[in-house]
Amino acid sequence: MQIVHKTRTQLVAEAIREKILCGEIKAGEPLRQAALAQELNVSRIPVREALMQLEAEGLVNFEAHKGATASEISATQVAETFELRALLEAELLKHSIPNLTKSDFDVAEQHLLKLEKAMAKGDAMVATGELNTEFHNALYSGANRPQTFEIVASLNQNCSRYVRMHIMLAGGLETAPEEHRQILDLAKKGKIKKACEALKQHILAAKDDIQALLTKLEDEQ
Amino acid sequence: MQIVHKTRTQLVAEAIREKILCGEIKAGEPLRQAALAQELNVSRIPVREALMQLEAEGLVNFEAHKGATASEISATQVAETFELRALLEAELLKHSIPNLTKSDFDVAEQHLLKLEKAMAKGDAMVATGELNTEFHNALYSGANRPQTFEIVASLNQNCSRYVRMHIMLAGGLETAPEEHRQILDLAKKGKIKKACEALKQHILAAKDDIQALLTKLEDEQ
DNA sequence: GCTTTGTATTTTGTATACAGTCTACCAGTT
DNA sequence: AACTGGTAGACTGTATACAAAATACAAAGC
Repeated sequence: MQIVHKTRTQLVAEAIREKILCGEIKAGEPLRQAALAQELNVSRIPVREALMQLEAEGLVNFEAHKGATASEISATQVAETFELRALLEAELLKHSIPNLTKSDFDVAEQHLLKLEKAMAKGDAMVATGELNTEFHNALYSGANRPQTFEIVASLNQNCSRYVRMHIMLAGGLETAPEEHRQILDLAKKGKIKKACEALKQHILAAKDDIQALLTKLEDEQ
Repeated sequence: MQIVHKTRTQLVAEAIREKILCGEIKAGEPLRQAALAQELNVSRIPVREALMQLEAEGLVNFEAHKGATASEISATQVAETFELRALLEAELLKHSIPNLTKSDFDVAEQHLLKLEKAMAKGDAMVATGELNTEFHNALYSGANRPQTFEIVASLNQNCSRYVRMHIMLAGGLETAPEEHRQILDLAKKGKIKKACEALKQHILAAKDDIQALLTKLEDEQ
């Protein structure tokens, strides 16, 4: 284990990111540099730099001379994000499967077991968050496509607050665990096309679920 | 025409971006904050912020305490970038065509005529650069997918220096003009699938060309 | 009363100054 | 000669201070 030196900018970025993703900062809310700086006990410079990073990640909108706001995502934008994920993750899986070894599959299997255990314990938050991402990433580890991978990671992060919200309000996705198992099995058998198709459906099903919820919330206002 | 106030950070970002894209700063070369600040007659703060933006765009690598370098792109990475473009641009076109009106097609036609004229004049640099992007974007104007659009724009920018290099060394892509015409015609006729397929081939053909050149250059060293 | 103009206040943008980290080089040791 | 430890210089990271822009609000004109 290597110790890593983190700059204040990075620490601040993590802090603000978490605030946005867990809903402590609501969408549209302005982010005052001075206030954040004081709260986190740093100067405004690292706060500014962190905000710019978060803008690149899509979590924040930054307008010159007007400041930053937590970016709002509409139901239609969520749809686009998930459709992009479906497209890109299927592409990753397609290129990954031929390069996956037995031990790679074992790793994926481990992640899936952890995920199923968490789900059985009713711990949907963790299961749909980190564990879910880890399982997916394990499947893509053979793709050797760093750019695609990074875009997918960014998309995931971007919509993760909506996924979390969905879990809170609707208890999470019921069918996800079986779908995961199915995708892994197809991948193991080398059925690339079917595995990719199942993955796409898996992601698009989540989209429909979350979009329905968001549309309902928007209508209520 | 509205006058737009640009911050120094934005101006610096544009300046450095151009330096990288036109080859004045070579890949791998370190970008010293103090030197850039002095050259552009600003302090180091806007330089830092510009470099971070460029990192988000993928043009620069930024390592804590070590500084920024113009990012190197290998032949395999160029391949990935173009394949991503093929995938995402086809997706944009697919969603755009049903929404394109007569006047949208007219705009695309205008761009294409300009492009062909520039090409006939032997002005491949402009034709393969801005004009090419404008034509492509016109085709995607009905897609209504801002995120996808932005990713594509970023990918384009990222590899544009290699496209420019290719033009310098090999005179540009010979078949591109006819391919453009063909894509536009298919789109006008509403033949979505065929148009998307042609677009993919168009982009992948450029990939093969540039990749061949890059591999040759890498071998020579 | 409504619009316009001027001013105070808040907030962001940038310069300067200082602190922390990395790198390269050199002396001393084995 | 190879290795360790230490030191100086270069460069980046961050705090502070000041400048510029945006905003809110009050006063003047119609």
